[in-house]
Amino acid sequence: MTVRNSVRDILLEALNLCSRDNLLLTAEFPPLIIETPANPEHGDFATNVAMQLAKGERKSPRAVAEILVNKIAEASNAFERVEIAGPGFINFTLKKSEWQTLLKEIASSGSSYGRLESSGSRKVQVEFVSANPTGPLHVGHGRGAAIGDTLCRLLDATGWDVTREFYYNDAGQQIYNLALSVQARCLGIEPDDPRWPADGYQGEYIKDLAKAYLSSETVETDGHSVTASANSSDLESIRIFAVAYLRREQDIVLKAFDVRFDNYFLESSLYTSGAVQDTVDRIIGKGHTYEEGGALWLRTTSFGDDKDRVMRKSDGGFTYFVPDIAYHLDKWNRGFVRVVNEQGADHHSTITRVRGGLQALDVGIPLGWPEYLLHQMVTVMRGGEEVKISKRAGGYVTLGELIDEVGVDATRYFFVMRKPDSQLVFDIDLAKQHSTDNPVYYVQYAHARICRIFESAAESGFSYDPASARVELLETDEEIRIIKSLASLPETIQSAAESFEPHRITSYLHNLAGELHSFYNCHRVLSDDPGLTTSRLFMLATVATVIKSALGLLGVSAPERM
RNA sequence: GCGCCCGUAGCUCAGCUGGAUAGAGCAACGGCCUUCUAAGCCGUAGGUCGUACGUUCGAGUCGUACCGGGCGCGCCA
Repeated sequence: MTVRNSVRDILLEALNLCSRDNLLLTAEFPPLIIETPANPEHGDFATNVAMQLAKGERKSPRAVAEILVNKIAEASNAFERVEIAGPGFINFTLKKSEWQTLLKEIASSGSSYGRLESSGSRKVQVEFVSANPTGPLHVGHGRGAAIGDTLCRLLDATGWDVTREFYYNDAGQQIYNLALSVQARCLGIEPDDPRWPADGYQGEYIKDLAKAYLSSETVETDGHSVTASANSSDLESIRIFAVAYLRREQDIVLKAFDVRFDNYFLESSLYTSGAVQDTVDRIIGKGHTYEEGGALWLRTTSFGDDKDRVMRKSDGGFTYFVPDIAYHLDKWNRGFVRVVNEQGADHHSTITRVRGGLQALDVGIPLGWPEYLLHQMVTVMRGGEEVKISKRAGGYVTLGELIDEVGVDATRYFFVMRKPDSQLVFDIDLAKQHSTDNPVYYVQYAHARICRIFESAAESGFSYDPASARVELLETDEEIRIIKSLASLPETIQSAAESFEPHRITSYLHNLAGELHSFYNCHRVLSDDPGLTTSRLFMLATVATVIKSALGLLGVSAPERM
């Protein structure tokens, strides 16, 4: 129960009291909006309900507000003031004691504060990263990994049972190209050689791969090991080794990035199990296809697409979105009533196709299933200029390189700092800076600062007993402001999870850290007054806990010293 | 040409799903350390919210049309 919800409940009760006493014409109330005014003079909370009711009541908004305010006083004594302002807003100012009491409640929840108790087993699957095993992960995958992982943590914190899944496109043309490229490198063929395969992968990593293959290296990934045969004419053997090699490399980077998956799903398994063929047959059976030009077409225009799409090419092969549909049918059959796919926005056109294919199957899948969270492109800047070239991959900066240079904490924080819908400019210089300019350090520093105060207290022989804290001593503006921020954590987590906007957590943290720093600069914590010292330490301990758990939602550490 | 995303301070971005005087951080300028970490704080300056209509008590937020930028529009994945 958040403070905002409590206010909403009181307001609703006041409205009901009005109805009971026949003070209002209507008993149908609009959804009650309790907002936080931008201007502190307008109180802690405000509602516009009087303005919404005014027309129906044939009264002025202020007159409606007048009636309501009287009943609010009857419904609750939690408020210092309830005022009518502006065009008809009702502004609520809570008593300080309400905030102070709230701090105690927050503190008693400890590290679980802000989390919603899981109400049963609401299963959700989140698919993210899903990079092709044809090269190292790039910064775009990094953003996807950070956003996807944070979303998983947010959903987990809001009561969902989350399954994290990675889909490997390990079948099809691009893997064939990969094998050809490695084979070419094995034979000493360079990209400018006329014998170099068309659409071959040119990055340096292919050379490393070829070298590993020729020296019969063994790689382990996903629980099994593959040893290279070193035979350059065995393309199938090259393919198997190359995929295993690159998967392992991706695994290592993701592990370093602290991103884990519960399940790895291989596209190739959809072919070996017959799921792809089965899916096609079922769609044909439902009559949503036709043959033209030697190809089999899916009538996606029936499901909102702007043109129909080929499912089976005239050469007999399936196009890429057919296994996608089979894959999603598999997710549905596994009982995931809710599925979220986190992807780069450059793949947004697949949404209509996948959903259309699922509708064509006619197995009762809802129209908006699965949900999508798309992120826009990442641009990496260094020294004011865009960085494009990487040693390993050639054409793009890899996630591994970025982590090595700026560290996991800063990388993760920066990737989720912006709304996924916005393109992201990743400023390497800023991310590496150990100063106030760097938002990650700004937040982490607030945590470290609190830890240091506790250390100082211990060093000076002060024995801190949280049970004897007296919250009523916390009455300065800076303290009350901090408590209010602490109070808004649960709804921040809730809204970030519901709207798929992890950046709300970084905004929250930056704001809370700022309030902590302001407080620190205006008030001493360790003073001659043991009662006040204890009470302030009590508040700081709570702030540290909240910072740590909110950073934890982002997969960012909360250091005790910096 | 069509579809999706974006356009807010010089720069990077918020703006709580329609509220009151549009915010923060960089960059610029001026202050604050013999006392818990100055990796910090306080202050000044900076705006036609891309443009124009519309919806209503009320628009940065919703709608339409333009302008500008990105991405996608294959029997590639």
